Amino acid sequence: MAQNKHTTAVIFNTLRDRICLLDYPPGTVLREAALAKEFGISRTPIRAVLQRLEHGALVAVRDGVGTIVTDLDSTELKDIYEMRQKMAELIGVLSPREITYADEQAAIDLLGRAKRLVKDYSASEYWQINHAQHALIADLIGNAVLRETWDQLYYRSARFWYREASHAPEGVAGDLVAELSEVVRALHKRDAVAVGYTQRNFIAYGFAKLQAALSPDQPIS
Amino acid sequence: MAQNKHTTAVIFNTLRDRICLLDYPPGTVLREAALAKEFGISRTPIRAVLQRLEHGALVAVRDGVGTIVTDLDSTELKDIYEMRQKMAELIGVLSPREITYADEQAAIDLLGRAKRLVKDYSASEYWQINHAQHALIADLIGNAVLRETWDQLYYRSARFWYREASHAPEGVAGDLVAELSEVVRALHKRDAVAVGYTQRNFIAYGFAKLQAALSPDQPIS
DNA sequence: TTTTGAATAGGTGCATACAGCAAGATCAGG
DNA sequence: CCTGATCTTGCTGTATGCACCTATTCAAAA
Repeated sequence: MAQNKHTTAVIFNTLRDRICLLDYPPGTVLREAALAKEFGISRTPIRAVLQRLEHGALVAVRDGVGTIVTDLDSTELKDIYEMRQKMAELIGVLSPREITYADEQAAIDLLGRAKRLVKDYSASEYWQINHAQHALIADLIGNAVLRETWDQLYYRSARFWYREASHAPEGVAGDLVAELSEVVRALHKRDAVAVGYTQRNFIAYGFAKLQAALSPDQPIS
Repeated sequence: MAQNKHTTAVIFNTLRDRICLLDYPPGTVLREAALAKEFGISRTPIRAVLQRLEHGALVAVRDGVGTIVTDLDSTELKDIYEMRQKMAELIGVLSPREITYADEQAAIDLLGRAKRLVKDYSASEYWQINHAQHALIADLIGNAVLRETWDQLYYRSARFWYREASHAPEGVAGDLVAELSEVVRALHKRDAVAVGYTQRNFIAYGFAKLQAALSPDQPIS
């Protein structure tokens, strides 16, 4: 019955992905007992995982009710996206690590996958490329504190972007190709500042797309 | 035996203050059973509090050993301080709330307390003024995400600054007067950007002081 | 004397029973 | 029929016993 720390990490990632991929849409009520039964463990480690998710602002635990997947109003979404843009601008400023040939190659691989995605779209593949691009860029960040914040904000906003991408999948694959093309160019020039500003720009473009699809002052779902 | 959510929040603040005020210096081993006995509750809610502290990077829970108060090497300290400076620069940029006469008066009160502190120094009073100034400025931040990050980084770095202030108390009271004077000036002009830049500057001054007192690449304690 | 191994003590991680809380269901009264 | 208080159900919060992990100690062998 012993569950090591790795097991709880797997459960955390599983639940986080389910929330980000809208398997658990905002407002969903999660029950500790049900999750415990599903993963074959007791409520205690499940509660620890839910507390971590709550700290990441993905869920809210309410006594006597359950653990509710959070939603965002337009103000909160704006705050997150504005912050993400500012964090992107810092990527190349706060002592980034040196860009290598391997980084460039990894981005070129992702670009190839994105190009194939234009002809043959798949939501799952889109998401995986997005994730990989995020991990690639996060790894360039030298400042550990910035990297943590960058990571948290990515997961905090991912599902709302994923939702928009699901609703209008025609353009997003092409946009991803454009974004990765710029990332490849910046990496080829070994210019971390350019990588950061590219990220800032496409985060801003994405936010504009989200706002256009959103009636003002209305909850998202 | 029922302990409401307020009680755990009190315990969290208590332990956080003990860590920040170096009642628990870095390396201290906290035991769940001992804390549970002290606060008259069981280990379960204590564990939840420690998990929150761990997420704030103030402690590290190690299986079979205990909960250890963290230390920082010079790289981590640099990362935190660089990030704090950048966050300060954003205070006036990311839609701050409007500055009121009450804000200015609160800062003037703090300035008066700081001036009295120069003649009659007290570590506890110094800390309380510092805390109040932080709360005052955090309250000006309009972007909720930035405010959370600002808050977390403050508590994450506070004890190392507090340690330096305890070692060399002669200058810090005067520096606090200078800082609050600038804050009052910025608030009087209703200039949130100026408030942010003032914070950036004094964070940078403080970091320089810390670095001067620190031998390079050595742990702090 | 040094080194290595097991035994031991004390800690966290987990499972589970019970207490307290919140929301909906139910029933009495108007 | 409608309204409001009460009851019921099911959830999270807490306490506690046990399993497992870690560091230390001590003894035995080289």
